[in-house]
Amino acid sequence: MIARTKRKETSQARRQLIVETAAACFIEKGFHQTSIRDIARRAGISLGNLYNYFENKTALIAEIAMLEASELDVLKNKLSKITDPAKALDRFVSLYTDHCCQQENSVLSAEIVSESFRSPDIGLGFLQNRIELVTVIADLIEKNAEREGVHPEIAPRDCAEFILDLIEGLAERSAFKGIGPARKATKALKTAIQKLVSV
Amino acid sequence: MIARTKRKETSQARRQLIVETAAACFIEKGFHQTSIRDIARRAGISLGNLYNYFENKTALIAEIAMLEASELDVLKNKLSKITDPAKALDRFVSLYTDHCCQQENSVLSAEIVSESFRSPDIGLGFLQNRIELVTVIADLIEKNAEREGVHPEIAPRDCAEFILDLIEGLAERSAFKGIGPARKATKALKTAIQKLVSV
DNA sequence: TATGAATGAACGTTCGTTCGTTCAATAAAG
DNA sequence: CTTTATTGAACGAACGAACGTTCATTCATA
Repeated sequence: MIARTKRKETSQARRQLIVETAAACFIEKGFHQTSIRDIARRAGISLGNLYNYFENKTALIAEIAMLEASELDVLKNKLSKITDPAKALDRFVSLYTDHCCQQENSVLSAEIVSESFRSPDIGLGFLQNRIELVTVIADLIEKNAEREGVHPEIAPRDCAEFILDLIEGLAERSAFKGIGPARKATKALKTAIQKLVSV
Repeated sequence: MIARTKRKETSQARRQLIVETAAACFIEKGFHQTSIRDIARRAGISLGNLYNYFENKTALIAEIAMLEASELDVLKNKLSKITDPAKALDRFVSLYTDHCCQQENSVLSAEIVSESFRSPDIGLGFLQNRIELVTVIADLIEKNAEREGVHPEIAPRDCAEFILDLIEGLAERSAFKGIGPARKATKALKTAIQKLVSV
């Protein structure tokens, strides 16, 4: 039995190696400029063996696209431990900004977005992910408004979308220049978000 | 002489046909899933003839990527005819929102962005275009602040980037769903932008 | 010994690109 | 105005390389 698990373990490790290698390749060259051979070679395994782990290239792309989802789950868990909605929102902005500003994440996001327009599976996963994120942020905004006894001028869900837009936009620009965002820009981002959530 | 221009004219018309056909193909299938044969077939010309007009596929992609630039020039010209900066800014928001919310523009933009990360020529063109647009908007914001005698809380250039982010984000979402943006969302967008430019 | 991981040659396509050729439009010569 | 020479647009077969995928086979381990 222990032997049986040993096999499963090494097999699962190999699978993860493939996923990580594929992600690296996709970030460097894009989905459709990366060949299965590229991934196999870089992972140090044979061409045929890769097909023991993934049915085809599309499945591999879908798997990578879903990686973002699990990363955002971690973020959502962190937020759920903060009781003050204003603090939680502020923390989210910091964490999500850091996340998005990593160049690899920005590049991969751009790849996924453009792929989403044509591949329904990937598009739906991406959308679902988005909706969950918006819901979490909108909840924070609403709770904060209730606590302060005010009626928000912008609908919470719209406001949440806007906040994500601002963060992702800033991140994309900084990824483009190849360096992290300027201190000034990050400060401006926080100011802008503050303006959006205030009445 | 008139004969000479006749040849040039038909030649130029053919060239434009190729560009437009290529754009349609790229929007439908993406840059790298579109083959030269796809374009030639759809344009109704032979494979070899296409190479009389474009050196290679990359040149064709670059040409398409630059199309956006000329479209935005039109927009900039319209703005330059409005003297009141607040009115001009409002008009810009409407026009640019309409432009971005056309699904083909959103899809093509996504394609260009992801391509920009890897192809320097396209990336620089895209960036240059962005900078010009930001400069125009930042000018409007600054003029408006001066006229009202206030000091803007967010630096005009940052604010301009944020406005573009909001518009493009909304457009991407609406393109994703395949329908135009909800009235409510467009209204929320205007409110949000108003908040950003106010002191 | 039995099982599943691992291999890489091979298959059929499709890709971007080249090239020799045809043919109609233009310019030059009579 | 005819006739002839020149141009360059248009074609599609052909090229070599690369693609995703399959499969018979080998190897290691439980």
